[in-house]
Amino acid sequence: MNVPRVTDYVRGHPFFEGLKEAQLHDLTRMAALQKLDEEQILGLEGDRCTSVYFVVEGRIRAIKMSAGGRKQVLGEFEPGEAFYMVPALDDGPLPVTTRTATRATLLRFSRQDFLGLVERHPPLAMQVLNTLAQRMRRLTSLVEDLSLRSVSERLAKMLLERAESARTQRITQREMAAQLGTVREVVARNLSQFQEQGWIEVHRGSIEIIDPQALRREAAI
Amino acid sequence: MNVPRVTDYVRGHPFFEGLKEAQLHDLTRMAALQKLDEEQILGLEGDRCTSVYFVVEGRIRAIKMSAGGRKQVLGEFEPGEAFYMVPALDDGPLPVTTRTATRATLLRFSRQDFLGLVERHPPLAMQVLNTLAQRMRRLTSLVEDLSLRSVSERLAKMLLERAESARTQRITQREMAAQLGTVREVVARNLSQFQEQGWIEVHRGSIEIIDPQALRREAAI
DNA sequence: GGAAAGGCGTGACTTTTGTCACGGCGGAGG
DNA sequence: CCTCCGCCGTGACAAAAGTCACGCCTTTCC
Repeated sequence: MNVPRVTDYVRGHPFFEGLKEAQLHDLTRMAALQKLDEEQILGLEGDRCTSVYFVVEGRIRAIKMSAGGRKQVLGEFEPGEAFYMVPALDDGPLPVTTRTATRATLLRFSRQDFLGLVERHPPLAMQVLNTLAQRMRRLTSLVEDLSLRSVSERLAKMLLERAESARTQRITQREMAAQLGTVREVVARNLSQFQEQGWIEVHRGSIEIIDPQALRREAAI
Repeated sequence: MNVPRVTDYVRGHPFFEGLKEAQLHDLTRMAALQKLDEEQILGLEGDRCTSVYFVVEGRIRAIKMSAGGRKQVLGEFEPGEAFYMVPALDDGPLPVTTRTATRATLLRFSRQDFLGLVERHPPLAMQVLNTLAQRMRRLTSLVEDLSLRSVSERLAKMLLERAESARTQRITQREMAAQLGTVREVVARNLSQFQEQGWIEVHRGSIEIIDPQALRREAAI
């Protein structure tokens, strides 16, 4: 039969590297495979933490919402990444709301199982440390951007980064705004301005970079 | 003789809890005690990471600086906390500049020694995990504030938090601005406004909270 | 194919934040 | 005691960001 098995997903992912066969086997029994449609909510900020997730397929977005309905994207998790490790570790409330950005397949561990794994398997603990370190860098840089850079600088930076990482997926301006910490209209206007300057070419749902050098200058990279 | 010894500082700090005597002894030989005056720079953003520090006494501030000379405080480290663990873990550049906010005593570990300790002593790895988790929460909340709250909301929140934690130490408005992600003048004006409303009483270098309830409303807590 | 929903561009504001420039005040150090 | 220097308050702007309100396109879905 070709029912997908947990081991198929786990094996070969650096996150679980260093675990011995028997341990992989343990892990396999703990994890539950979960398939989700787009725009499904996995956890709401403030809720009690019961699970840690590992992304097998698809993309998950972590967001904060303000009273006024504004959203700030804090991060995106791609295949191979885990999330909700922080609340699992300190047993605090979920720090962010998470929802699927695309259809997704996840592995779910109970908080207890996750903690047990991490405590019992030092190599996994080191993996978690590295993951958190990387995420701290992302957050630190987000703080820097929000506090010390203007929207147009952030936007230019974002366009360059998206181009580099060859993200070809379309993105709405509302979504860009949520990542940049501003609102749709401001994004639209800044894009228009970049286009007037001849730095980019805005098409339906995609943006072509004409003058990366100018963008780099604008982003002050 | 009463030369201060590293063990005196290390023993009893939760960070090193769970280490056995022999391991504490190892650790003692690795660490170098370092005393610093106020406003001394420990590391500059972007530099190579060579050391991890553990605060024994005093307070250390982590900041980012913009091209225009603005500063954003990312965090403060108090006795019992360690810093520069992230760059030690991933061997990347220092993510922030650190300087002493007061006279301070620190323990310095070489990056290699620190990594060795963490890898060899799982309980210490767990401590580091918990520390990073806590710091992720701080950063996450900072992002939320910067992105979704106005300066006056952030200021009200800060006043309440300072009052709660009974921080009696004076703080300049310039410093408050650096923590809030704005500039001195804006802080001054907001304070004046709070005072006009009768919510606070501003004295020389200290601020008395008169109507915490109103501040809470302003902070939308 | 027609209606509805959502994405986009833009004008016309308002509000918030930041900048510059003073002048006053008070503590630290000669 | 006097002088400097750094903190503070504030006015007068400038600039950036956000809000509201349209109307026009697509795309989707009956």
